[in-house]
Formats: sequence, structure tokens, C-alpha cells
Amino acid sequence: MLKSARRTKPRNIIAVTPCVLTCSQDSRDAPAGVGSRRPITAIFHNRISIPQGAHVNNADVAATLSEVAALLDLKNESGFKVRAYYNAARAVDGLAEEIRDVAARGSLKNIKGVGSSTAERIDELLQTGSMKYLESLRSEFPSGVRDLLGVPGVGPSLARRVYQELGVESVEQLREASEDGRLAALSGLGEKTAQNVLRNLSRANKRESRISLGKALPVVEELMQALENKAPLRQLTTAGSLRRWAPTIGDIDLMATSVDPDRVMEVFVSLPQVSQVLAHGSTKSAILTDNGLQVDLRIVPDESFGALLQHFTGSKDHNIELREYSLHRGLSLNEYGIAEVETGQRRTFDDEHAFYEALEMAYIEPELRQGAGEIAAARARSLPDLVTTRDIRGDLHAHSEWSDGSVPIESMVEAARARGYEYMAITDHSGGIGLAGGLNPERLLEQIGYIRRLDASLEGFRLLSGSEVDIKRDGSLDFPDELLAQLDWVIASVHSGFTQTREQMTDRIIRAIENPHVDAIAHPTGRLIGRREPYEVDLERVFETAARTGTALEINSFPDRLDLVDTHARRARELGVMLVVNTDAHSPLHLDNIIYGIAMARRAWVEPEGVLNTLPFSELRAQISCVER
DNA sequence: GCCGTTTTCGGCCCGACTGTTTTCAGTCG
Ligand SMILES: Nc1nc2c(ncn2[C@H]2C[C@H](O)[C@@H](COP(=O)(O)OP(=O)(O)OP(=O)(O)O)O2)c(=O)[nH]1
Ligand SMILES: [Mg+2]
Ligand SMILES: [Mg+2]
Ligand SMILES: [Zn+2]
Repeated sequence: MLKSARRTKPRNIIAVTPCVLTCSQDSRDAPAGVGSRRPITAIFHNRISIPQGAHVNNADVAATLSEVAALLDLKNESGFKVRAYYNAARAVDGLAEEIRDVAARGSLKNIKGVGSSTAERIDELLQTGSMKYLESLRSEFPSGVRDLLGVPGVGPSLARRVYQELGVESVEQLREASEDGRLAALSGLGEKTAQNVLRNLSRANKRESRISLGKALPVVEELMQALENKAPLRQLTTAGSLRRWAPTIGDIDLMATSVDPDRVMEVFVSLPQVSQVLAHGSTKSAILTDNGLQVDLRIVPDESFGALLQHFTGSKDHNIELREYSLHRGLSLNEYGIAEVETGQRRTFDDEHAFYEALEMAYIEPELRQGAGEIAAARARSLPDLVTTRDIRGDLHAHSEWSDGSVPIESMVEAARARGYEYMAITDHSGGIGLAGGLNPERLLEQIGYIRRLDASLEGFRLLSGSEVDIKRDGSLDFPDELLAQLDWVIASVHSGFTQTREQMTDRIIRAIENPHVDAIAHPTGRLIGRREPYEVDLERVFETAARTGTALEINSFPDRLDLVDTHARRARELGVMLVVNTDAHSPLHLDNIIYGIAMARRAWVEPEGVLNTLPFSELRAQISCVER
């Protein structure tokens, strides 16, 4: 019998629930989050230059297109053309496949947002390592001028004017011009604009201003609680990337209804954690917290709550696609409701489901709203039946104090049972990598015996003896096959040598996958959000091998891993790979992180059938050949 | 520059807030 440990979700969100994210969840119980990819904006500030003969990856191409867009914008080119380049950049950035593989097939134009012109330029970039069009645009502006766009509040118009009229060629010179009054003296500008620029300089060109969902949540919770205590709210909930369960979020988006919106806004901008008020209106305000996070708050009348939920949850791509589609059918959408263009007749929506229904499509879960085919699927009523945390029957990646976990195996078992799981695998580290407390073969044998005895004593729960065995640089494993053969469950993962070449790393992981004792690969790309880029690896080959050998690939639920990320997990499923959603728990509390892993799976369109640990134990056993008891 | 369940040309989401504006442009979400 299976019972989820998740809290039920509140219907009308009057009080802030203990788990902020339950608020952001819809009828389904599960949550979800934007790809492992580096945010484009963070990249293009660093003038990218690709070394001769180096591998041009998707992020490089996206950054190049994004820089082209920025320079066209500076040049005052058509906004539509600018948007087209930004769109192409985002499309490439969100691609699950390697762009060079796509190019090799001649399929660049099949990418939505990439046409023949951009396709040619991408081809050129891939083949020569540079793009003449970009080079020529660059030659029109000193490189520092583009950096001006990275100052909040400075757009293409202001950047162009200070460059052309004041000769400002860098952020530093912009500061000087703002301080000495030259900027304020420009026609149509004034002292307030100069002061605003000066205030915003410290936030200019932040390398990595996005934070992981896990880091944001405590702040969100605190803010919602504070608002809830002090302001006359009727409804309060999260929106934006938070509600879509994006792996990283750029800001905190909150929305509310109230009998007294002005009062709520007053309270909001006066909260003790506010370090700067960015905007203060009656339906929309924005602040900066003392730890540098931006928080947006929107308020609409109750009757428009559903429409605002739709609008403010985004994503931007999803909204634009939905609005363009609707417009073709004579309907204009905004955050208050739906209007018939012909008659001007408006209809408000207090319910988000009704909003999508009015557009004659199925309700789209927030995790799917990425502009990645969900609208077409909703129209065709063919959206996936997404996996939820309720479907998860066990955790197959967990540590104990035998290696670097913090508690005895028994405590992990207790926590897993408390969640309603019917099985768990203890997968302590192998010892060869000098990891704190990694097990040597003798210790592992000892642990296997210990786990067998413990397992035999458990009613209605199966404890599997496993290992997280290190994949060495040559692709061999840290334990001999005879030892691995005694385990119920083996996951293999990379913990060192991250800088190997792409070919080496790919061969290394593929060799591990082909070992018949290996059941799954943990955190397959090794990225740590905000700290370490994924290692170079040909995932397409990894996926093909995993599918062929029946080896599962993990979605690791740790908030700073989330690896595989959504786009990759989706691609893996397309190629027939079985996924396993694990927490990699090092303590009982970590088991709760499953919500993040499930979120990633949902963002990847994954159904329960695609996740190994949704299987009841009887079926799981058949797949992984573990011992009878 | 991209794109096509009435289109291969003529459209391209829509609104809030700010500042300096006498009627709106710029920036952002
Ligand atoms: N229709 C429309 N909606 C937008 C636009 N920009 C933003 N939105 C909506 C959808 C977004 O999810 C929501 C919040 O905006 P944000 O800039 O905070 O984006 P989001 O939260 O999705 O990502 P983030 O993690 O904050 O970068 O507002 C836009 O240009 N058009
Ligand atoms: Mg946001
Ligand atoms: Mg926002
Ligand atoms: Zn682990």
C-alpha cells in the first residue's frame, strides 16, 4: 500500500501554508523548473570568444545570437528582427540535443525560431568558430557600449544616446556622466534618471544572479508570512518561475487579491527586508530584498485572479505563443481576462482552468508552460499524464553513516517508511576516490550482510543493498564485478576528472553503462548549480547506450543538482531511456527533496511509466535481479 | 528575421510604472 507523504494542497490560499510550494501547485500534487543551461543574459556580457578548433556548444551559439540581438537593438534595428534573434537564441539554448548534431543532419531550420538566415549563420559559427555578421556588428560599437545594456533601467535607447551624444563607452563612463550631470542634461532626461542609473550600477552585469529553487524557498516563505501577518490579503500565491518549478529562479513573483490593494502595496514596500523599492503602483510593485533578491507583487480584482495566474505564471514564451494563437482566433488575452477583438466584449476569469477551457484546450500544468509544444498538445488533448510524488514508491539513492551520510541505516529506513515508501536502496560511496568514509570492499561486504539481516526483520518494506560506485577515469568501476554481483542495486557516477575531453568522458560513462551490473547512472552530467558547469559529454550517445542496455538514468533531486535537467530528461525519454528519480539523501530530511526531482520529471513531460521507482517492488525486482528473501 | 487549420506577405502579446511628457517613450515583466 502506498501513501504519499506530501501534504494536501490548500484550495483557496488564504493562509500561507508551511510549504510555500504547495501553494504553487495545482490539483495534482506534484511540483516541478528552466534548464541546466546557463542563462543567456549571463553569458553575453562576457564577450564570448571561441578558441580555434574548440567545441562550439549550444550555450556558445545561444550567446552569439543573443549578442547579435543586443547589437541590432543598439543599432535601432526593427524590434521584430531583434526579437527574432532573441527567439533563436532561446530556442538553441533550450535544445535538448547538441546543436552540432542537428546541424550535421541539416535540420537547423526545423528548430522553431531558426530560419534560413540564422541557420546559415549558425552553420558558419560551427564550422569556423566565428560569425562574420556578429564581427561586423561588433565593429560598429566599442565593446563597452553593449555592457551598458546590463545596467537595470538602461535599454537600447538610453545606451545609444549616451554613446552617441556623450561618447560614453563603458559602464564606468556611464557612472561619471550620471554623477557630473551630463546625463541629466540630455533632452528628455533628468536628475531622477541619473540617480536611478547610479543606484542600479551595483546590479549591473551580474554574472550569476539566478538562485536555485531550494535557496529561494526560505526567503519566499518568510516574505509570504510577513505579508500575511501585516496586510489585508484575500489570496496570496507564488507565480512565475517559482510556480513552474524552474531549477533556478531570477526573482520571486507573488500575486494577491485584497479588499485594499493600496494598503497591501504599502505594507509590501515597507517590509523590514526591503533594501530598495524598484516600483510602487496599485497593481504592481517590485522591491529588492536585503540579500539582493528581487520580489514582484501583482494584485488584481478577485474576478481576475485566474487570468492573472495564467499571465503571471508564464513562461513568457508560453504566454506569447498562447496570445498569438488566440489572436488568430479573434481573442485577445491579458491578465484580467479574455476579450473578443471584434466586439470588444470582455470576460474575466477567477479560475485558471476555465481560462484554458475558454480557449478550447486542456488545462496545462505550470511545469509544462515553457513554449515547448504544450499548447499544441493541449489543443489536441494529448498532454502527458504527468508523474507525481504520489507515484514514487521508493528511493534508490540514499546514504548512511557508513559513508558520508549523517544517520544510521535504520533511521533512513524509518524516514522512508514514514513517507509511505515500500522500498529503499542504501547506496553508500565506494572508497577508492578518497571520499569521506567511502567503503572499501571489506566494509561493503560487511554492510551487505548487515542490510540483509535488517531487511529480513522488516515487515512490508524492502531494504536493498546497493552502492554508489565511482566511475574511474578509464570507465572502470571502483569495485570488482564479483562484488557488484552481490548487490541488489548498483548506481555508478563520476566524482573526479571532470575536465576530461568530451570523447574521454563519453567513453568513460558508456563503459560504465555497459557493465551489466550497473543499474543506473547517478547525476549524469555532474553539474552543480551556481558552482560547476556540467562536464563535457555526448549525452546523445549516453542516452542511446542507456536505452539499449536497459540502464536507468537518474534525475537527482538535490536542489543544486537537478541532474538530469528537464530538457535532457525529455530527450532521454524520447530515446527510450528509463529514468529513476532519487534524492541522494544524506539525512532523513533530504528525502523531502523528491519534490524537486519530480518537478524536473514533470517539466520533462515524464509519465509514471517512465520512472523506474514508480514500480511496486514486485515489478522492480524483476527488472534489477535482486536477491530473494 | 520568422512564419502559415482562412496567409509565402504582412503581420508579429500586452500592460504597469516611471519620468518628463503636454500626450508618451522607454523599460521591464
Ligand atoms: N505576456 C507576457 N508576459 C510576460 C512577459 N514577461 C514576463 N511575463 C510574465 C510571464 C512570466 O513568467 C512572469 C514573471 O516574469 P519574470 O520576468 O519574473 O519571469 P519568470 O518568473 O518566468 O522567470 P525568472 O526566473 O524570474 O527569470 O510574467 C512578456 O513580455 N509578455
Ligand atoms: Mg520571475
Ligand atoms: Mg518577476
Ligand atoms: Zn550519492
